[in-house]
Amino acid sequence: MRPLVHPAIEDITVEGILHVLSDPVRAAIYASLAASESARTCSNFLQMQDKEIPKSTLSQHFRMLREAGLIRSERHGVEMRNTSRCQEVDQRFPGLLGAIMQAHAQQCAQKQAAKSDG
Amino acid sequence: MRPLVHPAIEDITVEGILHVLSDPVRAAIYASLAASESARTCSNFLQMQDKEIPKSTLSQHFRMLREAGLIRSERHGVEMRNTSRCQEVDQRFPGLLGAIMQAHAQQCAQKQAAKSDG
DNA sequence: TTAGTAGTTCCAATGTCGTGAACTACGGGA
DNA sequence: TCCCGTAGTTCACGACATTGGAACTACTAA
Repeated sequence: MRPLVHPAIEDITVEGILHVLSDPVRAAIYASLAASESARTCSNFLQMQDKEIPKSTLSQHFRMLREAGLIRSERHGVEMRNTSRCQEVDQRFPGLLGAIMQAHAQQCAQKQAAKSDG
Repeated sequence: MRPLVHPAIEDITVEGILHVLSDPVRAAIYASLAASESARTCSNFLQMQDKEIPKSTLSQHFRMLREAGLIRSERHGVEMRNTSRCQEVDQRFPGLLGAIMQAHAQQCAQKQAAKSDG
Protein backbone atom coordinates (compact mmCIF):
# COMPACT_ATOMS: atom_id res chain seq x y z
CA MET A 1 0.00 0.00 0.00
CA ARG A 2 1.53 3.22 -1.11
CA PRO A 3 1.86 6.00 1.45
CA LEU A 4 -0.62 8.89 1.56
CA VAL A 5 0.56 11.94 -0.38
CA HIS A 6 -0.32 15.41 0.90
CA PRO A 7 1.14 18.33 -1.05
CA ALA A 8 2.75 21.19 0.85
CA ILE A 9 0.55 24.26 0.94
CA GLU A 10 2.78 26.10 -1.55
CA ASP A 11 2.49 23.26 -4.06
CA ILE A 12 -1.30 23.49 -4.25
CA THR A 13 -2.43 24.92 -7.59
CA VAL A 14 -5.60 26.66 -8.68
CA GLU A 15 -5.92 24.36 -11.69
CA GLY A 16 -5.67 21.34 -9.43
CA ILE A 17 -8.40 22.64 -7.14
CA LEU A 18 -10.71 23.54 -10.00
CA HIS A 19 -10.21 20.26 -11.76
CA VAL A 20 -10.87 18.17 -8.69
CA LEU A 21 -13.98 20.16 -7.76
CA SER A 22 -15.35 20.09 -11.30
CA ASP A 23 -16.71 16.62 -10.60
CA PRO A 24 -20.08 16.78 -8.84
CA VAL A 25 -19.42 13.76 -6.64
CA ARG A 26 -16.07 15.10 -5.45
CA ALA A 27 -17.55 18.54 -4.92
CA ALA A 28 -20.30 17.01 -2.79
CA ILE A 29 -17.77 15.01 -0.77
CA TYR A 30 -15.64 18.06 -0.22
CA ALA A 31 -18.61 20.25 0.72
CA SER A 32 -19.70 17.68 3.27
CA LEU A 33 -16.21 17.42 4.73
CA ALA A 34 -15.78 21.18 4.89
CA ALA A 35 -19.11 21.56 6.67
CA SER A 36 -18.34 18.78 9.14
CA GLU A 37 -16.84 19.44 12.55
CA SER A 38 -15.17 16.06 12.89
CA ALA A 39 -13.40 13.71 10.50
CA ARG A 40 -15.40 11.48 8.18
CA THR A 41 -14.52 8.06 6.81
CA CYS A 42 -14.69 7.10 3.14
CA SER A 43 -17.57 4.70 3.70
CA ASN A 44 -19.68 7.63 4.88
CA PHE A 45 -20.00 8.46 1.21
CA LEU A 46 -20.89 5.12 -0.34
CA GLN A 47 -24.20 6.59 -1.36
CA MET A 48 -24.55 10.15 -2.50
CA GLN A 49 -27.04 12.09 -4.58
CA ASP A 50 -29.47 9.16 -4.79
CA LYS A 51 -26.96 6.69 -6.16
CA GLU A 52 -24.41 4.12 -5.05
CA ILE A 53 -20.76 4.95 -5.62
CA PRO A 54 -18.52 1.90 -6.06
CA LYS A 55 -15.79 1.61 -3.42
CA SER A 56 -13.00 1.73 -5.96
CA THR A 57 -14.33 4.90 -7.53
CA LEU A 58 -14.70 6.48 -4.11
CA SER A 59 -11.14 5.56 -3.27
CA GLN A 60 -9.92 7.35 -6.41
CA HIS A 61 -12.01 10.41 -5.61
CA PHE A 62 -10.46 10.63 -2.15
CA ARG A 63 -6.99 10.22 -3.59
CA MET A 64 -7.61 13.04 -6.05
CA LEU A 65 -8.98 15.35 -3.37
CA ARG A 66 -5.98 14.53 -1.21
CA GLU A 67 -3.37 15.02 -3.92
CA ALA A 68 -4.91 18.32 -4.97
CA GLY A 69 -4.40 19.45 -1.38
CA LEU A 70 -8.06 19.84 -0.49
CA ILE A 71 -8.27 17.22 2.23
CA ARG A 72 -6.07 15.52 4.77
CA SER A 73 -6.41 11.76 5.28
CA GLU A 74 -5.09 9.68 8.15
CA ARG A 75 -5.33 5.95 8.60
CA HIS A 76 -6.69 5.00 11.99
CA GLY A 77 -6.79 1.26 12.30
CA VAL A 78 -8.97 -0.11 9.60
CA GLU A 79 -10.51 3.16 8.61
CA MET A 80 -9.48 6.45 7.07
CA ARG A 81 -10.27 9.77 8.67
CA ASN A 82 -10.66 12.65 6.29
CA THR A 83 -10.75 16.34 7.09
CA SER A 84 -10.85 19.41 4.91
CA ARG A 85 -7.72 21.56 4.63
CA CYS A 86 -9.89 24.61 4.00
CA GLN A 87 -8.10 26.92 6.42
CA GLU A 88 -4.71 26.29 4.86
CA VAL A 89 -6.07 26.60 1.33
CA ASP A 90 -7.97 29.74 2.23
CA GLN A 91 -4.76 31.25 3.44
CA ARG A 92 -3.11 30.56 0.09
CA PHE A 93 -6.11 31.48 -2.10
CA PRO A 94 -8.38 33.67 0.00
CA GLY A 95 -12.05 33.38 -0.82
CA LEU A 96 -11.66 30.76 -3.53
CA LEU A 97 -13.14 27.77 -1.76
CA GLY A 98 -15.85 29.87 -0.16
CA ALA A 99 -17.00 31.16 -3.53
CA ILE A 100 -16.98 27.70 -5.08
CA MET A 101 -18.88 26.15 -2.18
CA GLN A 102 -21.43 28.93 -2.23
CA ALA A 103 -21.99 28.51 -5.95
CA HIS A 104 -22.40 24.76 -5.50
CA ALA A 105 -24.86 25.24 -2.68
CA GLN A 106 -26.87 27.67 -4.75
CA GLN A 107 -26.96 25.30 -7.69
CA CYS A 108 -28.11 22.43 -5.47
CA ALA A 109 -30.87 24.59 -3.98
CA GLN A 110 -32.00 25.56 -7.46
CA LYS A 111 -32.12 21.91 -8.56
CA GLN A 112 -34.18 21.01 -5.50
CA ALA A 113 -36.61 23.83 -6.23
CA ALA A 114 -36.96 22.73 -9.84
CA LYS A 115 -37.59 19.14 -8.75
CA SER A 116 -40.36 20.03 -6.31
CA ASP A 117 -41.96 22.19 -8.99
CA GLY A 118 -42.32 19.06 -11.04
CA MET B 1 -20.26 24.72 -40.11
CA ARG B 2 -22.35 24.08 -37.09
CA PRO B 3 -23.98 27.07 -35.42
CA LEU B 4 -22.47 28.64 -32.31
CA VAL B 5 -23.98 27.31 -29.08
CA HIS B 6 -24.43 29.66 -26.14
CA PRO B 7 -26.18 28.18 -23.11
CA ALA B 8 -28.92 30.18 -21.43
CA ILE B 9 -27.81 31.73 -18.17
CA GLU B 10 -29.83 29.24 -16.13
CA ASP B 11 -28.17 26.29 -17.88
CA ILE B 12 -24.66 27.32 -16.84
CA THR B 13 -23.27 24.95 -14.21
CA VAL B 14 -20.57 25.33 -11.59
CA GLU B 15 -18.95 22.07 -12.68
CA GLY B 16 -18.83 23.32 -16.25
CA ILE B 17 -17.15 26.56 -15.22
CA LEU B 18 -14.62 24.85 -12.97
CA HIS B 19 -13.75 22.25 -15.56
CA VAL B 20 -13.22 24.73 -18.33
CA LEU B 21 -11.11 27.02 -16.14
CA SER B 22 -9.02 24.16 -14.76
CA ASP B 23 -6.91 24.31 -17.90
CA PRO B 24 -4.21 27.00 -17.62
CA VAL B 25 -4.44 28.05 -21.26
CA ARG B 26 -8.22 28.46 -21.12
CA ALA B 27 -7.95 30.30 -17.82
CA ALA B 28 -5.43 32.69 -19.37
CA ILE B 29 -7.65 33.26 -22.40
CA TYR B 30 -10.65 33.90 -20.19
CA ALA B 31 -8.72 36.24 -17.89
CA SER B 32 -7.54 38.23 -20.87
CA LEU B 33 -11.05 38.47 -22.31
CA ALA B 34 -12.56 39.46 -18.98
CA ALA B 35 -9.96 42.20 -18.54
CA SER B 36 -10.44 43.50 -22.06
CA GLU B 37 -12.78 46.36 -22.89
CA SER B 38 -13.47 45.30 -26.45
CA ALA B 39 -13.93 41.96 -28.21
CA ARG B 40 -10.90 39.86 -29.12
CA THR B 41 -10.46 37.45 -31.99
CA CYS B 42 -9.18 33.90 -31.62
CA SER B 43 -5.96 34.65 -33.44
CA ASN B 44 -5.10 37.15 -30.73
CA PHE B 45 -4.17 34.10 -28.67
CA LEU B 46 -2.04 32.08 -31.05
CA GLN B 47 0.86 32.54 -28.69
CA MET B 48 0.39 32.52 -24.94
CA GLN B 49 2.63 31.87 -21.96
CA ASP B 50 5.78 31.69 -24.10
CA LYS B 51 4.50 29.04 -26.47
CA GLU B 52 2.59 28.61 -29.70
CA ILE B 53 -0.92 27.20 -29.49
CA PRO B 54 -2.05 25.30 -32.60
CA LYS B 55 -5.10 26.82 -34.30
CA SER B 56 -7.17 23.67 -33.91
CA THR B 57 -6.45 23.51 -30.20
CA LEU B 58 -7.36 27.14 -29.82
CA SER B 59 -10.61 26.57 -31.65
CA GLN B 60 -11.51 23.77 -29.20
CA HIS B 61 -10.62 25.94 -26.23
CA PHE B 62 -12.93 28.68 -27.47
CA ARG B 63 -15.70 26.20 -28.09
CA MET B 64 -15.36 24.85 -24.55
CA LEU B 65 -15.36 28.33 -23.03
CA ARG B 66 -18.42 29.20 -25.11
CA GLU B 67 -20.37 26.06 -24.31
CA ALA B 68 -19.65 26.40 -20.61
CA GLY B 69 -21.27 29.84 -20.85
CA LEU B 70 -18.18 31.87 -20.04
CA ILE B 71 -17.82 33.75 -23.30
CA ARG B 72 -19.98 34.98 -26.15
CA SER B 73 -18.71 34.56 -29.71
CA GLU B 74 -20.00 36.25 -32.84
CA ARG B 75 -18.83 35.76 -36.37
CA HIS B 76 -18.04 39.03 -38.12
CA GLY B 77 -16.99 38.33 -41.63
CA VAL B 78 -13.93 36.15 -41.57
CA GLU B 79 -13.20 36.58 -37.90
CA MET B 80 -14.77 35.73 -34.59
CA ARG B 81 -15.31 38.33 -31.87
CA ASN B 82 -15.24 37.01 -28.36
CA THR B 83 -16.36 38.74 -25.20
CA SER B 84 -16.64 37.54 -21.64
CA ARG B 85 -20.11 36.89 -20.18
CA CYS B 86 -18.81 37.74 -16.72
CA GLN B 87 -21.68 40.03 -15.74
CA GLU B 88 -24.32 37.42 -16.48
CA VAL B 89 -22.35 34.67 -14.79
CA ASP B 90 -21.67 36.86 -11.81
CA GLN B 91 -25.37 37.42 -11.45
CA ARG B 92 -25.96 33.68 -11.35
CA PHE B 93 -22.95 32.77 -9.17
CA PRO B 94 -21.92 35.94 -7.35
CA GLY B 95 -18.23 36.19 -6.61
CA LEU B 96 -17.26 32.90 -8.23
CA LEU B 97 -15.41 34.20 -11.25
CA GLY B 98 -13.81 37.00 -9.27
CA ALA B 99 -12.39 34.56 -6.73
CA ILE B 100 -11.08 32.22 -9.42
CA MET B 101 -9.47 35.04 -11.40
CA GLN B 102 -7.90 36.46 -8.26
CA ALA B 103 -6.47 33.09 -7.32
CA HIS B 104 -5.10 32.63 -10.81
CA ALA B 105 -3.53 36.08 -10.78
CA GLN B 106 -1.94 35.39 -7.42
CA GLN B 107 -0.50 32.12 -8.62
CA CYS B 108 0.93 33.75 -11.74
CA ALA B 109 2.53 36.48 -9.65
CA GLN B 110 4.04 33.87 -7.36
CA LYS B 111 5.46 31.97 -10.33
CA GLN B 112 6.99 35.15 -11.71
CA ALA B 113 8.58 35.94 -8.36
CA ALA B 114 10.01 32.43 -8.09
CA LYS B 115 11.42 32.70 -11.60
CA SER B 116 13.21 35.99 -10.96
CA ASP B 117 14.65 34.57 -7.74
CA GLY B 118 16.41 32.02 -9.87
C1' DT C 1 -6.37 -18.50 13.31
C1' DT C 2 -10.38 -17.05 11.35
C1' DA C 3 -13.97 -13.82 10.00
C1' DG C 4 -15.29 -9.38 9.04
C1' DT C 5 -14.63 -4.51 7.86
C1' DA C 6 -12.35 -0.57 5.40
C1' DG C 7 -10.07 0.77 1.87
C1' DT C 8 -6.61 -0.04 -2.21
C1' DT C 9 -4.79 -1.79 -6.46
C1' DC C 10 -5.18 -3.86 -10.96
C1' DC C 11 -6.98 -3.98 -15.39
C1' DA C 12 -9.99 -3.54 -19.24
C1' DA C 13 -13.54 -0.73 -21.22
C1' DT C 14 -14.82 3.78 -22.09
C1' DG C 15 -14.41 8.68 -22.41
C1' DT C 16 -11.93 13.04 -23.07
C1' DC C 17 -8.18 15.98 -24.92
C1' DG C 18 -4.66 17.84 -28.07
C1' DT C 19 -3.04 18.09 -32.60
C1' DG C 20 -1.91 17.89 -37.75
C1' DA C 21 -4.25 17.72 -42.10
C1' DA C 22 -7.91 18.85 -44.70
C1' DC C 23 -11.73 21.57 -44.81
C1' DT C 24 -15.37 25.70 -44.87
C1' DA C 25 -16.50 30.53 -44.95
C1' DC C 26 -15.76 35.06 -46.03
C1' DG C 27 -13.61 39.38 -48.21
C1' DG C 28 -10.83 41.68 -51.60
C1' DG C 29 -8.73 42.26 -55.80
C1' DA C 30 -8.13 41.33 -60.91
C1' DT D 1 -16.84 36.03 -61.66
C1' DC D 2 -12.92 33.60 -60.26
C1' DC D 3 -9.06 33.12 -57.43
C1' DC D 4 -6.34 33.93 -53.39
C1' DG D 5 -5.43 34.86 -48.62
C1' DT D 6 -7.06 34.92 -43.94
C1' DA D 7 -9.74 33.11 -39.92
C1' DG D 8 -11.45 29.56 -37.93
C1' DT D 9 -13.63 24.56 -37.94
C1' DT D 10 -13.95 19.67 -38.44
C1' DC D 11 -12.05 15.12 -38.75
C1' DA D 12 -9.32 11.31 -37.24
C1' DC D 13 -6.24 9.34 -34.31
C1' DG D 14 -2.98 8.77 -30.54
C1' DA D 15 -2.29 9.82 -25.71
C1' DC D 16 -4.09 10.21 -21.40
C1' DA D 17 -7.81 10.03 -17.71
C1' DT D 18 -11.82 7.90 -15.53
C1' DT D 19 -14.85 4.17 -14.18
C1' DG D 20 -15.93 0.04 -11.74
C1' DG D 21 -15.65 -5.14 -10.87
C1' DA D 22 -12.52 -8.52 -8.94
C1' DA D 23 -8.88 -9.48 -6.23
C1' DC D 24 -6.07 -7.73 -2.95
C1' DT D 25 -3.93 -5.58 1.67
C1' DA D 26 -4.33 -3.95 6.36
C1' DC D 27 -6.26 -4.01 10.51
C1' DT D 28 -9.55 -5.59 14.59
C1' DA D 29 -12.02 -8.63 17.36
C1' DA D 30 -13.41 -13.07 18.76
